[in-house]
Amino acid sequence: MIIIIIILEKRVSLAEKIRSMTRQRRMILQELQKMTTHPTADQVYDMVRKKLPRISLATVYRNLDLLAQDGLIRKLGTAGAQMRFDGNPVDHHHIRCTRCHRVDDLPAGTVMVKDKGVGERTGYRIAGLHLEYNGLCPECQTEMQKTRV
Amino acid sequence: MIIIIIILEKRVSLAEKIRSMTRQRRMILQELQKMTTHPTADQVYDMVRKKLPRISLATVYRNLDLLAQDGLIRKLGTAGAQMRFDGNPVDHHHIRCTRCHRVDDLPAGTVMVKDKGVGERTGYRIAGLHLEYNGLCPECQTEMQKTRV
DNA sequence: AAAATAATAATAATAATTATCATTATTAAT
DNA sequence: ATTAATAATGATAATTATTATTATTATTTT
Ligand SMILES: [Mn+2]
Ligand SMILES: [Mn+2]
Ligand SMILES: [Zn+2]
Ligand SMILES: [Zn+2]
Repeated sequence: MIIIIIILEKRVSLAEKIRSMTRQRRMILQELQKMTTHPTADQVYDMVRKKLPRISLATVYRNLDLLAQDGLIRKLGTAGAQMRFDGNPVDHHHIRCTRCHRVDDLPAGTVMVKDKGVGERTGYRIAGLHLEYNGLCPECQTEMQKTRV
Repeated sequence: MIIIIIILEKRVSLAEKIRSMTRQRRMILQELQKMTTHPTADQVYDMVRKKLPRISLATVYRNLDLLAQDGLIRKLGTAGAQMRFDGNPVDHHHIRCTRCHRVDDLPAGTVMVKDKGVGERTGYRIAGLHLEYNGLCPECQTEMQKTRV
């Protein structure tokens, strides 16, 4: 039996391509991990700038993206997609294609959400909720196969 | 017992302020209701333009917003808010303030999602799901009371 | 140490959305 | 019905978040 131990001190790779862990990238990750809030890119920029005053906003955006790709952080909100509108105001959920950004309705009865005391435990006055699945739509699945081989 | 039937042919008001149902507004609503897809603003624009060639894109945006305010249609996605980042990649859900756009974590165990065959029934290859509550955060609740009275 | 590769800072470009404002349409008042 | 008051529109400018570009700097490989 062969055991391989990989110590990630200088480099990070959850995908096949290895990418170097730069001072900037590490700092962005660290600062973000400290915060319990969910900052915007420019808020991250402001935090990181206190330690690395010469960092560029573009570097922050670039690295937030790469860190999310590597699964070290998460992006909240519908990335890179423009707003979409629904002619049906009745409550129902959706599924969104991560590749072509298409949005479909989830057939009624496919999901059940049970919550207990969300308002009480968060202090929010709840107005609604939205559940969104994401993945590859049928069309994009076949498209992907063509290019992959 | 008194039954009041309101026929909305010329005006719409689900809020206190009445707003006139213009040709443009009606057409945007009609076209959107026809579509089973979830079009972007410019896709709505293209559809409506076939019937009202002189309509402006700004009018489409304006009315999509007003129709959503009146609850006749829905906006999908985090309206008017910029992307937010989460230092915690472990699966968990969120609650977002509709007023100040702040995002908080939902305490673990407050919700349970049960689904059956989402992938099979939609044809999507599911990658994940995200549940987001929305409402007024504690701070904004008190802020609102100040201005209201 | 030198060459090759990758990431950065600074800045320009893009694209979606929102604001402005003169004109037109709709509603209320007379 | 006319007129005055109000609201909505079309055209376009402005804004804002994000992405692309590129010369420079840092890191990795040889
Ligand atoms: Mn829908
Ligand atoms: Mn979170
Ligand atoms: Zn797709
Ligand atoms: Zn708030």
